[in-house]
Amino acid sequence: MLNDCRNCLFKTKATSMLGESSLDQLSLNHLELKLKKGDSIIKQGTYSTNVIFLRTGLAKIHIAGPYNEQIVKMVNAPSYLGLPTTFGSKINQYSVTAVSDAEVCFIDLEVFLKIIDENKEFTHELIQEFCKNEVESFRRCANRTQKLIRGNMADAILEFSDNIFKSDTFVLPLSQAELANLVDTSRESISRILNEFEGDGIIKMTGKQIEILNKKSLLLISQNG
Amino acid sequence: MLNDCRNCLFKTKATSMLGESSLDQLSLNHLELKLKKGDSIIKQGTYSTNVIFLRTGLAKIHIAGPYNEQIVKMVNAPSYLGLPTTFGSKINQYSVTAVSDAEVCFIDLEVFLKIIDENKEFTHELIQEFCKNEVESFRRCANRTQKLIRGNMADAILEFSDNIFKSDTFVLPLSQAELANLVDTSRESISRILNEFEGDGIIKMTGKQIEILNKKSLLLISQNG
DNA sequence: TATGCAATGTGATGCATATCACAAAATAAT
DNA sequence: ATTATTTTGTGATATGCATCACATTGCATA
Repeated sequence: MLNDCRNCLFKTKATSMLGESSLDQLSLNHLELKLKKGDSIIKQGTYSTNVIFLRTGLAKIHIAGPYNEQIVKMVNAPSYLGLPTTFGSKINQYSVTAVSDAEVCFIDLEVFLKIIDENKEFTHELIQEFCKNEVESFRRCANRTQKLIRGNMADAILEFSDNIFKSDTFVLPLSQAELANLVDTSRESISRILNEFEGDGIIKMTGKQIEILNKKSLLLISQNG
Repeated sequence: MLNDCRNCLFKTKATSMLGESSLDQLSLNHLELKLKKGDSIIKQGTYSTNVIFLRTGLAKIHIAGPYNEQIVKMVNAPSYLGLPTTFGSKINQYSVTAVSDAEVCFIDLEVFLKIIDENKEFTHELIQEFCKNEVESFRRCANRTQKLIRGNMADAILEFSDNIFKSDTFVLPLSQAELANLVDTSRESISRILNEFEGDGIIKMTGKQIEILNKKSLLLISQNG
C-alpha cells in the first residue's frame, strides 16, 4: 500500500508519537500529491478544510501585508502546514507556496481532530510546537523591525545555512524579490547588499548558489547591523 | 472558600469548558495574587514553572529585541499568560508586566497539563487560541514593518478603543516611551504624532486621557499611513 | 512647600533605505 | 534560434524617522 502512513519515512516528532491505529486512520484518510516549485499549497482567502503535511521539500509561509507580501517563515519537511490557519478560522489567513519540488499529504480536519483527542503525547508535541512557533515569531518580528537590513540579510543567509540546508554552500531557493519579502526591504537593496557581502569576501555567489566564506562576519553583521 | 475556581467570575472560554472536578483541582493548586501597576508577572530569562491566569487587569507582553524592548501585545483579563513561554522552554522567552492593577492566579504546570489531558473541549479551545494568536502575530508583524508610524499609531489607538477599553474615551495605560515600544518608533515621534492627531482634531487629549473625535480619520490613517 | 526625578515637547541634523529609471543579463516560450 | 519575459545591477533623488540636545512640565517624596 503506497499510502501507508505506518511506513512513511518522513514523520514529525508529533507523528512518531502515534499508535498504529491512528496511523491507519491517517492512511485511509489522506491524499498524497507531488508538487512542483512555485505551486501553491495554501492560498490566503480561500476556504480551508485540510491540514497539510509537508512530506518532502521546502515551502514559504507568506501573508499579504498592507503594501507588500511578507514571507513569515520558511518551512522544510517534515512538518505540518496550515494548522493555525485551519484551526483558527474557516478561511486561510495566509498562503503557503512550495519553493522547491515537494510532496504533501492532505489530511481531513476531522480525522486530525480525532487523532488529537485520542493521543495525549501527540497533542503535547503539537502544543509544544505551537508555543515554540509563537515565541519564535515574536523574536523574528523584533529582529525584523529593529535590525538594519544588512543584519536581517545576514540572518536570512544564516538561517538557510544552519536550519534549512545545513550546509555552508546552498542554492538560494528564492528570487531577490522574494528575499526582499523575507527580509522586509526592497529588491534593489537585496541586490546591493548581496554584492556588498561578496565584495567584502563574506560570501561567494555563483548564479543562485551561495557559499559562505566567513561565517563570523555574518554573525557580527547579524548582531551589529 | 475564597479560592474556589468553580465560582470564579472570570473565566476564559476554555476554562468554562471544564467540569467541576477539574475546577476543584485548579482550586486546590493555585495561588492568587494582587498586583499593582508596573509589577512584573513574568520576567524574560528567569525559570518558569507556572502558568498564569490573568483574572483582572491589563498586561503587556514584551520581549527584548536586539536594541529596544518591544511590546508584542496587550492582554486584558480574563486570559492565560505565558503558555508559549512555559510550554516551549524552561526559561521565559518574554516578559509580562501589569500595566494596571491586576489579579493573577499561579497555576502549577503539572496541574495544567493534567487538565489538558482530561478535557478535550478545553484543549480544543486552547489550540484554537494558539492558532489565532499565531496568525494574529503574523499580521501584526506585517503591519508593523510595512506601515508608516502614523498608521501604526492609529492602529494602537484603535486597538485600545475597540479591543481593550471598548470605549471612545480611555486613559492611556502606557507612557509615551512604552507606546514607542508598542509602535516601534522613538519616544519623540510618539509625542509629535499625538500632538499632530490632536491638532488635526482627530483626538482630544487631557493628560493621559484620550478621546477619539474622528474615528474615520484614524481608520484612513491606519490604511494609508 | 520645596526638591528631585520621570515624563513630555520641540527644533536641528543626519542617515538608512525606498523609489524611480533605466541597462544588462538570464530564463522561458515560441 | 529568436522573441518575450522575468530577473538582476546600479546610479540619482527624496523622505521618513532616529538621534541628539535641551526646555518644560508633571508627579512623587522628603
